[in-house]
Amino acid sequence: MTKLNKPTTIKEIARKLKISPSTVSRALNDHPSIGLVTTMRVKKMAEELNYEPNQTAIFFKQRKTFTIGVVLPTLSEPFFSSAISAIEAVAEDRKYTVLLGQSLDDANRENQIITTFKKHRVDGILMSLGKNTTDLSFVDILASSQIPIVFFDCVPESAAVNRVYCNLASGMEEAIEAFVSRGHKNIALINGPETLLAATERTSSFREALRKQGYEYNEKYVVHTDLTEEGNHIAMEQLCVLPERPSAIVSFNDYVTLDVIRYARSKGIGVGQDMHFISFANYPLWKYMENPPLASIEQYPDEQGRKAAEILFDILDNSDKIGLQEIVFPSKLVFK
Amino acid sequence: MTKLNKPTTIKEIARKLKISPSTVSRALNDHPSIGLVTTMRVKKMAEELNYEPNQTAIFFKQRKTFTIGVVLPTLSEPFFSSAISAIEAVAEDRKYTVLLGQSLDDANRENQIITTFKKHRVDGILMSLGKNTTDLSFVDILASSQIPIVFFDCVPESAAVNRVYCNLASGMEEAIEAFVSRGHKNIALINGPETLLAATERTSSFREALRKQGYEYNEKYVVHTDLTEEGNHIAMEQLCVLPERPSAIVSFNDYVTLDVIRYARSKGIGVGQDMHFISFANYPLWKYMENPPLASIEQYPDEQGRKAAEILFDILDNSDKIGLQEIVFPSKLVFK
DNA sequence: TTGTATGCGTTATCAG
DNA sequence: CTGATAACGCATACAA
Repeated sequence: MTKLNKPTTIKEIARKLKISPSTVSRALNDHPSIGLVTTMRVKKMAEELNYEPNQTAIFFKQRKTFTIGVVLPTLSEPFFSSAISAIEAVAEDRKYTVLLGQSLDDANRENQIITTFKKHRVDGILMSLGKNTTDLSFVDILASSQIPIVFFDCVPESAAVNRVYCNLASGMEEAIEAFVSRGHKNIALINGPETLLAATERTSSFREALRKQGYEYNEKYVVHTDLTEEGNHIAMEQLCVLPERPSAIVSFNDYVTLDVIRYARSKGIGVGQDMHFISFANYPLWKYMENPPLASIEQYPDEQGRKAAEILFDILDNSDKIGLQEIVFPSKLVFK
Repeated sequence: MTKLNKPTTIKEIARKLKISPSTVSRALNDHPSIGLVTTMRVKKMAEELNYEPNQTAIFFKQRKTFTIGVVLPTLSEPFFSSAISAIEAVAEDRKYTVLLGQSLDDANRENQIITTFKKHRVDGILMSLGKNTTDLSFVDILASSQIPIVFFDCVPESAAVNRVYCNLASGMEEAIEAFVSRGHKNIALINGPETLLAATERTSSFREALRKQGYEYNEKYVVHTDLTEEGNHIAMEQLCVLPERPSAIVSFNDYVTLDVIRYARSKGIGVGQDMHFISFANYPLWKYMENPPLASIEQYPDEQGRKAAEILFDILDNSDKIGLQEIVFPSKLVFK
């Protein structure tokens, strides 16, 4: 049978010990001005009475909740579940707790989540934007409430915010180089929705990487998908009907490539023979596939998550001294 | 330029309106005793001053945080990321917020997380146990603090707690039936660590399912893995060296099967020809594999998560009237 | 070294 | 219908 304790308070400890609550409070917090004996007595009594500080009272008083909010599109992508694991690890070290919100790429949900986080008085926010977010007004709102926010991975274009992200160009360059050195002439790009910063970046870095290799950029070899399964198939079809079918394809990410490879297989196209693939994400399960892509571009979810969290905590520790932070990781080709 | 507002309080509204704080509070909460005009005036002023209630004060006063904690082994398994998405959805409906903790199958971390949650005064906890948890003393501690907990998926053996889980037997039966009807004689089980409830359950339901089919149970066809990649390979080897090599294998879950299929391929064993597989989890990516297992056993992460959350909220709404809850979902074979 | 008094923002009780 | 007052649990400036 378990007792139903109504939680012990500082006052009770004080009463039992016939000292004042403030002394108890100080003793429990190892305040230097309190005598060793008193401190010991208090701690012993606290232990006996099974005292646990009421954090809600402390949060209230200290105007600090030791909680950070993390907003990301979805946990079903391994990229984000890795990132949040890293974030959680850092938070744990710092004795912070993590509030979770999935936006599911819905801008309204993002706003809703942020509003809730704000109501809960989170000390700070880490966020990776959804694919459809255009309105960033919540940034100003958070600023006026003095809640710092650090973006990671999918970050706003504006440099007026703290950002941690991957430089896609380095990975793209390596990808194109890998294809070129293997003799591919017709290299295509299956890109994401043109509204996405991440997509325009891919296009420009694709273009630039081709140029560096002395290749000509042909816009027929760049198609777009809305990132749905159907969209991915349509994009692939567009490439397959070209007079000179590409033999090498860089795609927006590994999820697109999964669909595209499946499609290729269904059409009798030899994956890794007739057609070769590279994409972004470095999805961990390629090693189980019989015909994986040639390579995948690592974007370091853990490092991004960890760094973003560290920046946030630095700001929280030291809000005055820290200016706007921007960390860019290189992306990196990993052969499969 | 954003203003740095120090948050507006009820008192300020009261002062500006020359009425008392309690009236403001009541007006904001649509208390029936407040006149319509006053209510309007208050709300208008609140709007103007950009008033936002200080939730930490409310939490403190109400002794309720509208926060639930979710403890699970890892988000990197799609099973759990699905589950938490469902949980989050329910929580959002009820205006609750979700605190996240990953145990990484470490019992110490579990205790740590629960302690933190308790300090944060979560209103309730949802939990799926790690693979190594034996000590459930935190259950009593939570009970004495009157923090309800609902377990899902990986639940304690004790029926003295709220539990939502899958009945493995139904899926196992369907699996064995599928193998038998396809003419397999030697059916093996690659099970998890024997310390796991989920493993002993699989063994007994495996045994029972064979019996129902009029097959004899042969313990040589049951091997164990510690669920690491190496352990999975070793288990598979044990089966491969048997004089009558099994042609059909049920394994602990799809992750084991991934490793095992990969191993089989490396040994030149024809997956789906020489050897056929079924496992638990219904991992969403089988459709991309060239040689997927014959089938996978769905364990309904969303339904489990949703149901567990609903039970928790029912308890929170109505703690007296609700007795111990136990919901068992059937597991179900899904062909690939 | 310890105690006293005060306030954090809100709501509930009671009185008017 | 509205106002005054107290209380939640804790920390801290100030007093002793």
